This record gives sequence, C-alpha cells and structure tokens, in this order.
Amino acid sequence: MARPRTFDQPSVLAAAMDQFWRRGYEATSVRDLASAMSITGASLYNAFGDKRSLFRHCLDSYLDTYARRRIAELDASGDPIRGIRAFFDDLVEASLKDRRGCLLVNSAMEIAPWDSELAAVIQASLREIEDGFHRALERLCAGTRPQHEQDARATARLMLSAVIALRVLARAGGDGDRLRSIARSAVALAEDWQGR
Amino acid sequence: MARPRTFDQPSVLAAAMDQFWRRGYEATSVRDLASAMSITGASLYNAFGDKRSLFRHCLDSYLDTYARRRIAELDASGDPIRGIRAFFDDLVEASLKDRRGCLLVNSAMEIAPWDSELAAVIQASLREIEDGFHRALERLCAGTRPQHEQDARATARLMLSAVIALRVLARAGGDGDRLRSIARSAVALAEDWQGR
DNA sequence: AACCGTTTCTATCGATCGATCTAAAATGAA
DNA sequence: TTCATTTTAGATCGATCGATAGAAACGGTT
Repeated sequence: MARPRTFDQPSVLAAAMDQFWRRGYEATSVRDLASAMSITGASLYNAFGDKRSLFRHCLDSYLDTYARRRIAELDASGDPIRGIRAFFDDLVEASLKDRRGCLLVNSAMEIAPWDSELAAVIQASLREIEDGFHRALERLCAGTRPQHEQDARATARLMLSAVIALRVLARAGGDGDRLRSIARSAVALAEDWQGR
Repeated sequence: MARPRTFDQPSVLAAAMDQFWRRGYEATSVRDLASAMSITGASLYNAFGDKRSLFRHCLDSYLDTYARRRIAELDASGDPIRGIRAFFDDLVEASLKDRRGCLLVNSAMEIAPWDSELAAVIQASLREIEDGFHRALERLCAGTRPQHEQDARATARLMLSAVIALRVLARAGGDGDRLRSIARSAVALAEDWQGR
C-alpha cells in the first residue's frame, strides 16, 4: 500500500475535541487545532477533511465517550434514585473541576442555529438524555401507575433542564453552592415524583 | 461646539445588539456591525470604542430592556402564581417566535469564560432573576413559614434552571412541546412548593 | 531494488479579521 | 465670516482566517 500515518487517530481527535470544547467552534482556528494535535494543517485536512468535518468527528466522539456513558451508568444502576443521585453528583463534581461545560450544550448554542444537520444530531442526543431520565422514573413505579406517563415525561424534561443549566452555569463560572443546590433539587424532583 | 452625530445612538445600538444576539460575539465582525448599524467602521470606533466595548453597551442595554423588565413584571404581579405563569408563558412564546435565545445566556456561554469582568455582570444578572423568583415564592407564604427559606432558595434556583434550559433549547431548535412542557413543570414547581 | 500511492512538510493562496489613518465634510462658537 | 472641533467616508494597516499546491519522505508491493 502506501505510507501509513505517523499519528494516532483517537489521541489527536481527543486533542481537537479539547480545543473545540474549551474555546468553541468559531474561536478555534485550524492552526490552533493543528498545534494542539501536533500535526500540520495539511495533515489535518488530509485526515479529517475541513474544519466542520473535524468538528463533527469530535462531537460524535464526545457523545460516545462522555454523554452516552453517563446514560448507560444510569440505566445500569440498581436503584433508580441512587442512580439519579450519582448522575447529578458526578455531573456537579466534573463541572466544578472542569469549567469547559458540556460540548453538547456548547454546540447546541453555537452550532445548532447555523447547521441543521448538526442541530438534528444535537437534538437527538438531548432526547437520549431525557429518555434516560424517563426510563429511570418509570423504573421507580414499574407497572403500577400507567396514568402518570405525562408526569414522567414532564419530570424527565425538567431534569434535563437541570443538566443543561448546570452546564451553562458551570461554564459561566457559577459557584459550587448554586450548582449543588440545583443538583439536589433535581434529585428531589425524582424522589417527590416517586412519593406523591 | 462641533459637528453632532447624524445617527441615533439607541437605534444603532439596538441594531448592534441584534447582530450579537443572533450570531454571537466571535462570529460577528466589525464590518457586520457597521453594516447593520448603517454607519462606517470609523464612526463605530469613534462612538463606542472597540468591539468589546460595543458589546458591553449592547449587553447593558439588553439587560435593561429585556431581562429586568420581566423581573419587574413578576414583582408587580398581584398573584405570584399568576405572575410566574405569565413569566413562563411569555418566555416560551417569545422563545418560539424568536430563535435567538437570550443574549444573557448566550453570553454566559461564549463570553463569560474569557472575560472575568463581563462574567461578573452575567452572574449578577442571573442572580437577579433567581432573586425575582425567590421574592415571588416568599410572597406565596408571607411570614408563615420562615423555616422553608432553604427550600425557597432551592426552588428559585430550579426555576432559573428552567429559564436557562428553555433559552438553550429554543436556540438549538427545540420543538414547542418540549418548551411548553418545561415551562408547565416550572410553574408546577411553585404551585407544589406553595401547597406542600 | 524499483515502483507507486499516501502522508508529510513548507510555503502560500485570496479573503477577512480588528483597528487605524488621512482627509474631506459639517457644525457651532467666537 | 472665521476657526476649532467633531464626524464622516474610504483606504489601508499587519495579522490571521480556512484551505490548498507542490515537493519531499516514506513504506508496502512487486
């Protein structure tokens, strides 16, 4: 065949993701990316296509590596309430340690209004999170109260709202008290929904 | 004296605000701004200083014109629950009609991480919204249950979360059902808090 | 060992970025 | 009417933008 690549695709993709994550799409230049990835601009274009295509790869990788991992852990939790609490505790801890926020939410703000294809990906991913909460809520009252379907959907959406707001506030420098307070309220939402 | 300006300061500022609001800070060029404001670049720099300074003027104007107006209406409402419902109904309606989202939330994502001075302004404004909800909740049980202060603060913060998420989802193209569902849940939060 | 397809590097493309300069036009005070 | 002062318009600054061209480097195939 031909000359093989000298860089490791997953690791340079992670470096690019980090740039987009911290600085956003517009504010990240191709030179920033190439420098962070330790490759030249030509190699970047050769391997990933243009800037938007590289971003698409980064977003897909982010969703697989971070977003869906949290949902899977929620689904795997034995006790849904404990799973929800672990979800939000972990989210707050990660958000306070790393102020980049969430690449998915960041992209929903910056990219989605201008790129209908990526907007569809983003909306679908947000829906995955919402559905994860919904499944957890349904497990809380398995089979007993089918009439509360609407409530479960509404509660799941309010929990998704808490996730989004946590990420926004963390990126904007919100203090830990506020973040923890929101997380606690979101968990209480599920508890109250179960107990009512 | 000397030659007076030929443009109307508030109206050109509104035009600049519209650009920042729709496109964001980085993606809006000084030429975009000058064109939208119907003045030349030199006039822009002469009247408003550099790009960041113009943005600061726009953000201040936005807070006075939009954000604080909603809070004042909430404070002025006779029935806090009706005021909260009107707040969210109006927010959803406006968010569906105009997909720009909220300049304050947009800026919290894009500007706050890189500009500590503007970050402080943004955090203070978010706190103003939270405090507005908090005052409404306190009016719901005036003087009767001082022990619930912590709950009131937590509920107000969750309502702020709903506002932020509504704005994010609206900008990302979220459908009306989801937005209305979140708004309804946020109002229900206040109702439940009153009734518990 | 010779060949071929791919990657890599350097240099650079035209366009646009934020910002500024010059000079002409316009205005009110003296 | 004159003059000082400010605002205009247009040109342009150096820097950087996303993207590409051409040549050299390289490894698997024959």
